Amino acid sequence: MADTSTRTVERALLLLGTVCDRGSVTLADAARDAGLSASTALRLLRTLEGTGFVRRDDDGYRPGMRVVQLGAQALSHESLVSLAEDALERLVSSTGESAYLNVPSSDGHGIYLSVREGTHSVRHTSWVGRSIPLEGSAAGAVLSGDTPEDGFVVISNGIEPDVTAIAAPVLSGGQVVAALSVVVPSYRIDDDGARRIGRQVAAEAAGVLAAPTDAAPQGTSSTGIETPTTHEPSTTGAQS
Amino acid sequence: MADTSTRTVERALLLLGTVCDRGSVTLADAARDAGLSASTALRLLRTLEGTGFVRRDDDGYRPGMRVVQLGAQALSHESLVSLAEDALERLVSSTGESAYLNVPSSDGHGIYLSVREGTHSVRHTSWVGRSIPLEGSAAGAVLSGDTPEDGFVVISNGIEPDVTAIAAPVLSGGQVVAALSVVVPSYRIDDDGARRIGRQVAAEAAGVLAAPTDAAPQGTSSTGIETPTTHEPSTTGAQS
DNA sequence: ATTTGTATTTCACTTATTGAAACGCTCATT
DNA sequence: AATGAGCGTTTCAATAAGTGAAATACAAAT
Repeated sequence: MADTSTRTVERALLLLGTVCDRGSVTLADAARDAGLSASTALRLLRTLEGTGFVRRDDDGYRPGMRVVQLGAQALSHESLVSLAEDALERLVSSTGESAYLNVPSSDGHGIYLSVREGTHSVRHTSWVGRSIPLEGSAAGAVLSGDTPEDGFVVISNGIEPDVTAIAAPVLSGGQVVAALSVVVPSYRIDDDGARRIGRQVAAEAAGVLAAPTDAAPQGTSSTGIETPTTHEPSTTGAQS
Repeated sequence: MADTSTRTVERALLLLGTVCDRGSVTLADAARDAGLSASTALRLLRTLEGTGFVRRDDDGYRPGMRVVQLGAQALSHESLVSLAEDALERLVSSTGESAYLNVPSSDGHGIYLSVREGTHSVRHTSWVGRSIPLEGSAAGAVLSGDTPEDGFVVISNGIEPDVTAIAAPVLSGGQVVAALSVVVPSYRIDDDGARRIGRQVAAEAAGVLAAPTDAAPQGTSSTGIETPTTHEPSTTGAQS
């Protein structure tokens, strides 16, 4: 695809990634990181600045609002997020533990696409957009197609210490398109518990794309990134 | 800035915006929208696809995970979000209504940067990344510098019907950098109530950048986009 | 004073980008 | 069946868009 791509755009997007990874970066560091001359990087960063993707302050270049906005728009268009919403809520309600929706990313990792935190005061924490390696994680194993016959993967103290991760595949047309996972502090779970939760996760994962759901969000969700069924803000609630 | 910018990059970013706005767009529509030839748009969209910013399916081009990821990273680097966190929570706790943090965007609008929903079953709804006009909205008036002496703006049935919006400025060095706002269904509030909430919002807004806060997130927040103080996922909670 | 590093501007050069044209395919209409 | 419209894709001649080396100004450290 190298000959059907646009070098200049690739360079600019690479710089955008650097700015977002770092949070704040000087022109010189950004140029060095991207292997560009300072004047080239300056012009590309200026373009990103002029379009709102980055902004400039005394310390250097920072992400701009346009990335936040487009990222949020992109997420709200992800139909998987809305479909998995109820499943995630139910998993949290029944287990008390943090539940996640993971999808494959374009660079061979997994990505956290939706996050529901558990109800215990000591719980696992992660965030939307976070990348996770496919090796050594339960969600990663599922996304790689390595789900055993019982339908879920359990990994204790894998790439994340002190937690037990349980994941099951969301299938579409026989293909793994996402993983539902629950992550528990290991001190709070034994083998039996992991199997019990595993069966729940597998059941929920099987239901995500199976049934047409009446999942009209009735304000029960409190994620910062909403996936409203209509894009109009409104007063919502029961009509009682 | 036209002569220090990069046309090719601008075009690609414009196409990215179109894909994210629409959620799904054909090559022909994207090209038409951007005023480009089909072959130019194809190559630029291929570049965006190859870098993960968009993806392609049968219906056309969709936002890719890279935008979601960078958007989430960008948001997590926004220090205003973490600083305003407690203020937003307190506003929701004390009023029961939805509370928001708005900032100016690069294109002359306001943007919802952080969202906390109210506790009533009938409440206002909005989302991170949403754009709001500066004219006719309480947050917009505040961001435009039009805050009266009493320190807050109240707009009933402005650009959004059926709601009363109350906003106050977050100031830094005498400059308005953000707005805190509370939005209430109009049937649930009168003038006295609006003034009472207005004073609360103004007090909270004044406190956002004023005091060094011990705002270690103790898992009290349940936004989908977390701003963890460290970027390591962990088990979090009280040490009791 | 000197050195190092940063950000910015300039401009000759070249090659990266462009878009018109051609092609193949699908679908709708006559 | 034939035709037209629209889509997505490929090709390639032309040109101007993008590049980076060099120069400049500034700040900080030695």
